[in-house]
Amino acid sequence: MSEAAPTAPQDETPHRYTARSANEIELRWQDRWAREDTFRQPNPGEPGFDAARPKRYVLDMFPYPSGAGLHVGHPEGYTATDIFSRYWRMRGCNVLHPMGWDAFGLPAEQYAVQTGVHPSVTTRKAIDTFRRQLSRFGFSYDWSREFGTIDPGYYRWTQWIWLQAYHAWFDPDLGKARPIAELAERMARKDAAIPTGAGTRKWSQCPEVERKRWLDGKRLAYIGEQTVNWCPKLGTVLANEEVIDGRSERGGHPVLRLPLRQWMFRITAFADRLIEDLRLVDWPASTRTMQEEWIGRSEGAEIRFELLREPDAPARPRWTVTLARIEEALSGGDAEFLEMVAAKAREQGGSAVEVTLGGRRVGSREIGMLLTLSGRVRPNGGRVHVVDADEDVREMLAIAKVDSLLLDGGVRDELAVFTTRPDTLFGATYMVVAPEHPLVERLLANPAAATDVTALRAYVELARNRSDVDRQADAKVKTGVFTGMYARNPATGEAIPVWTADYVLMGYGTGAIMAVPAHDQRDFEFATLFGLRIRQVVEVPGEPWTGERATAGEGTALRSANADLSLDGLPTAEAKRRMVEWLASRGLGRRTVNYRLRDWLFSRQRYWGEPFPVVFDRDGNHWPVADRNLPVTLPELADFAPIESDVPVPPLGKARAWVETTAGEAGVSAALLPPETPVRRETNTMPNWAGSCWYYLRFCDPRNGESFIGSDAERYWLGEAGVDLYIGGAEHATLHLLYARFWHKMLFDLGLVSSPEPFRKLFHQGMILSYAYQRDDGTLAAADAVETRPDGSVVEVATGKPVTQVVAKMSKTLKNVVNPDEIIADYGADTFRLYEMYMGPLEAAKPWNTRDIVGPFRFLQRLWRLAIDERSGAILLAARSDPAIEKLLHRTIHKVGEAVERLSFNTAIAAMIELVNAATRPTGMTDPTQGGLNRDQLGRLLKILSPFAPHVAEEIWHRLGNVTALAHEAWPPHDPALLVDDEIEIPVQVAGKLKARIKVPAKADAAEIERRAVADPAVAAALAGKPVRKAIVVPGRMVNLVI
RNA sequence: GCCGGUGUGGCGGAACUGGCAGACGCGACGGAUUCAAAAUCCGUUGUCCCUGAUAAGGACGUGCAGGUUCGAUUCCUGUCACCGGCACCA
Repeated sequence: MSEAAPTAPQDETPHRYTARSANEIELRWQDRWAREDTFRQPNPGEPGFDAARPKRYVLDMFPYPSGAGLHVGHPEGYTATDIFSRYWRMRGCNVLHPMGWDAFGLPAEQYAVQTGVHPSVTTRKAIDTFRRQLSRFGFSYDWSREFGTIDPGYYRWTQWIWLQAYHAWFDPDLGKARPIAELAERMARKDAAIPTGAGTRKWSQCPEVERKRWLDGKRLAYIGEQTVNWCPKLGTVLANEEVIDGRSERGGHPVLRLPLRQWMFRITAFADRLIEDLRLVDWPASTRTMQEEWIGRSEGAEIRFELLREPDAPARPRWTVTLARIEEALSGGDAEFLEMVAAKAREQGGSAVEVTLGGRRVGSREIGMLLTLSGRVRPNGGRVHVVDADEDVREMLAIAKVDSLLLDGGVRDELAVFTTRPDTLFGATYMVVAPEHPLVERLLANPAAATDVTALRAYVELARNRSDVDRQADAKVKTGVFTGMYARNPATGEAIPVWTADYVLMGYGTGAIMAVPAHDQRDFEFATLFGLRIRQVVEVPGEPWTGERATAGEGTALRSANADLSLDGLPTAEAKRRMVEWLASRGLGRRTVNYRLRDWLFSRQRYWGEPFPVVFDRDGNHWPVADRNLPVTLPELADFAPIESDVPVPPLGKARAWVETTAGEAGVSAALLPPETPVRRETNTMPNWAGSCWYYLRFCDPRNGESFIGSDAERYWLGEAGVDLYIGGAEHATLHLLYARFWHKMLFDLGLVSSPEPFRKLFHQGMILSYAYQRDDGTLAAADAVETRPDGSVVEVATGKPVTQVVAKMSKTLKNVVNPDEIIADYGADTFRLYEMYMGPLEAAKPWNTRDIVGPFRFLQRLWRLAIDERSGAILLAARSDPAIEKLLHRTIHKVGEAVERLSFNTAIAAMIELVNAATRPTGMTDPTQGGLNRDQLGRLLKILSPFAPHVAEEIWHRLGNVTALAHEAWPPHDPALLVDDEIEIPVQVAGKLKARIKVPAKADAAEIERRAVADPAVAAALAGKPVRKAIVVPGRMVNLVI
C-alpha cells in the first residue's frame, strides 16, 4: 500500500480501509491466487493429489450467461458455496468447486435473432462478461475445469450420452436400463415372435428391418407420436415441464396441442425409482414434494368396457379370461385355475373356443394350443373370450407359436379407462373420451347410428384449436357432445352413453373415463348440464347425499350388487379390492398404477442446441452416428431464425448441404449402412436441459478426451452419494433437477456412474427481491418515480399521491435492479459477499437494501483498525492475551464453524462482529501502541473470517508477516473447556414471571440453585412471605418458583 | 380448490432439543470530530404506564382466538394474511 500522497497532506488516515483500498487489495489477491493456482484441485492420480484427505464436491447450478450480465441473485448462492468450499478446504478436505456455462438455449438464440448477431458470438461475449464479473468476487473456483455446454469437446459427450440412451431399453423384469443388444440377443435366443406389417413373425424369420423397427420402439431414446405442446410464438415444441398454466415457461406465450412424431425419453419407466430414491437424498421437503406430485403416482384400476354401436345390442355372454392370466397360471403352475378354465369352457357348452382379438374373430386352434401348452389342460369345448390385445398378449401368442394370427392392433371393441375408484363402478352412468381419443377419429370415419357427425366434428375442431390457456379459462363451464356410441357397464350390464368432452385429457391414463357423477364433482357438473343419470353408490360419512353435489370421499358402498357380486355395506378400501378381483377374474380389469409424468419430449425446432447424432434413410429408419465420429457439430448458419409456421419446422433444415448427406459422411458405421447410402440428418436439436443434465459429472474430469468421465475421478468425486452440496434456485424443481436425476439413473443402470443419485444434499437460495412502490389501486410505481417527503411518507412524484413500500421482484420496468459491479466499486467484493450472506437465512427470499450495506463495510473497517493503524499503517497488536477475549474467540471459532456447516451464514457473521466489537477498545483508536488482540488471536480471527471476506483477511494475514496463503491454513481449534463459564447468570421466575437474575456456579445442583434463588432480595420481595409450593429448577438454565 | 412455506421492534433479522424475546446490522435520536458537510467514532433506542427528572418499578408484547404446560416465538386446535407450487390428473 502506498504512503500518503504529498498532494493530500490533509488526509490524516491514509491507511484506512476504504472502497478504493478494498478494490486495490482484492484485485491484487485475485491476481496472485490466479498466478499461483491457489485453488487448483488435482484429481486422483495427478501430481499433488493427496488421497488421504476426505473429499467435498461443492457445486453451484451453473449460470445461463445472458447478455444482461450478472444479477445480484447470482453471487448469493455462489458466495454460499464459496464459504462452504473454503471452510472445508481449511478443514483438510480435497474440495472440488468448479464453474462453467450453460450456454445453449432459447434466450441466447432469441437475443441473437433480435440483434442479428450469431448466437455463438453473443454467447461467447456473454460468457466473457460473466467470467469477468464472477472473478471479481474472489470465488475459489478451480478455473482450470471451466467449460461451456456449447464447447464441441463437451457436447460431443452430451451426444454420446444420448446415444447410450438410444442404445438402451428398460428391462421391466430387472426394473432397470440395459443395453438394447441384450434385448435383441434375448429375442434371438427365444426366437420370439414379433408383430410385423405382415403379421406375427418369428424373430429368425423377420427381415432385419422389421427387427430394427421393433427394437427402435423399445429404446430409451425413441421416436414417439404424442400430443405435444406446440408454441407457435417460440416456433418450437416444449416439454410438459416447460409449460406453466398453458403458457411457455420462457416468454409466457400460449401453447397449443398437436400430435407429432418427436424424439422422446422414456422417463416414465423410471417413475417409481424417481419417487423411491428421494429417500436417499437430503433435499428441501418442498422440492421433494414437488417432484413426487409432478410424477403423480396414483393407484387404481384399469377397467375395460365393451363398446356397443347401439344401446340394445345383445350382451356379450360368456365368461372371459385374459391370456395374460392363463400365462400366469401356466408359469406359476396354478393347475386349479387352469382346470377351472377348462371346466368353464366345457360348461359353456359350445363346440369350439372362440377367440376375439382386436375386434376380429380368430380360430379356436390357437387358443387351444395355448391352453394345452403345459400339457395339463385339454379344453374340449366352450367359448373363451379373450379381450386383451396388448403387447404382452402378442408376445404370448408368439411364444405359443400362434403366428398365423392377424394382429393389427387397430380396431377394438373395448374402451379402457383408468380409475382410482373401481368401487364406484355400479354408479358409472356414462363414459367420456378426450376429443383426441382414437375412438372419436374412428367414429368420424365410420359413424354409429346415433352419431351426429357434424356436431362431433365441430366439437373436436373447437377443442383442437383452443389453447390450454383458453381451456383452463373456460374450465368452469363443461362442454361436450354425445358420440353416438354406447358402452356396457360390466357391473350393471347396462348400456351407457359415450360422450366426448375436453375435461378429459388425452395425456392422462387412457384418455377415457367412466363417469360416476354421484361421486366426482366434475362428472356431477357434466351430468347435471346434459341431463345424464346420477346414481349414488357410496354413503360418505360427514357428507350426506343431497343430490346437489358429488360426495367424493370414501365411505360405505350401497346399491352395488349384481348376480354374482355384492359390495353393499363394504368400506371403500375393501370394495375397491373386491371389485378389482371380480373384474380381473373375468378379464375385464386389473389393478394398475398410473402416473401423471409423461415421457420427456426431447426435440426442439431451434438452431442453438446440440444436434442429434442420428440420420434417416429414405425409408424413414433412423441410424446412429458411430461414437468415434462424434461430435456432430452444429453447422454454421447465417439465417438461424426460427421458421414461423403453423407446424414445427426445424431451422437446421436450411443447412441443405449439411442435412442431405451420405451415411459415410455423417459417420454412421459401415456395419449398419453402406457409406454411400443417401441419408438426411436429424434437423431438430436438443433442449437446453441436455447440457445441464450431466455437467456435474464432466467437472470431475473436464479434459478427458477418451471418455465422458474417467472412472477414478468419477468414483472419487461422486462416490456413493454424489455431489456433497448443490446450491441453486428452486425454480428447477421439476425441470433440471428431475431431468438430471433421470439421466443419472440411466447412466447408473448402464454401469457408467457409481451412485444412484447425483446430488446428495440440495439447497435453494432464496430470491433476492427489491423494494417497489404500490399505488392505492394496487399497481406498482418505479423506484425512480417516487420521493420520500421530509415527514417520512413516500409519494409518487408525478401525481403527489402517497404510495406504500412493498417488496417485489427486481425488474427493469420497476427500475429497482441492482448492478453488482457498482456495489463492488462502492464497497469492494468482501463487503458485497458479507452483505449478501448477512441479509438473512440463505433459503429465505429477502429484499435488497443498499442502505444496509454500510453495516458489513463498517465491520471490515473496524476489523482493519483493530489490526492496522490508520495513520501510519503500522500493525497494532496487544502485548498480552486478554482471558475474556480469548474465551470469546474460542466461542466464536466454535460458533462460526458450526454455523457454516449448517449454512447459517448470517449468524456466523453476527458472531464475528460481536468478537470484533468486544476486541475494539471503547475509546477508539487513539493509542497506536495497543490493539485489542495479540498476533496469535488476530491470526485465528482472520482464519475464520477468510471464507467470508477472503481478500481483506489474506491482506492482514500477510501484513502480520505470514507468507503462506490463508486459503490453505488449517481451521483453528477451539478448547471445549472454554465454551462454558465457571459462574453463570440464570433467571429466576416467580409464578412464571421474571423477577431476578442470580449468579451461580455452573456446576451448582438444583438444591443449591433453589437456595440461592430464594435468598435473592428481589425474589424474596416477590414471594412476599408466601410459601413456595413447587420449585422447578433446570440447572444451568432457569428457576421457576410456583406459589 | 388442493399441497407446501412464512407471519417477531420503524426495517433486515436472532433465539440450535419448550426455559432471560428482540443477538447482530440498518435507521432514528443524542454526542465527539469538522469552519461546515460527508465519512468515521462513542452512547441511547420494543410499546405503554408511574415519577418533576434520574435511579428504580409496573403492565403489555412474537398475525389473531383458544388449548396443553410450572413455563410457549417454539407443541396442539381453529382462524386470518402473504408467498411459492399444482390445478378438470379421473
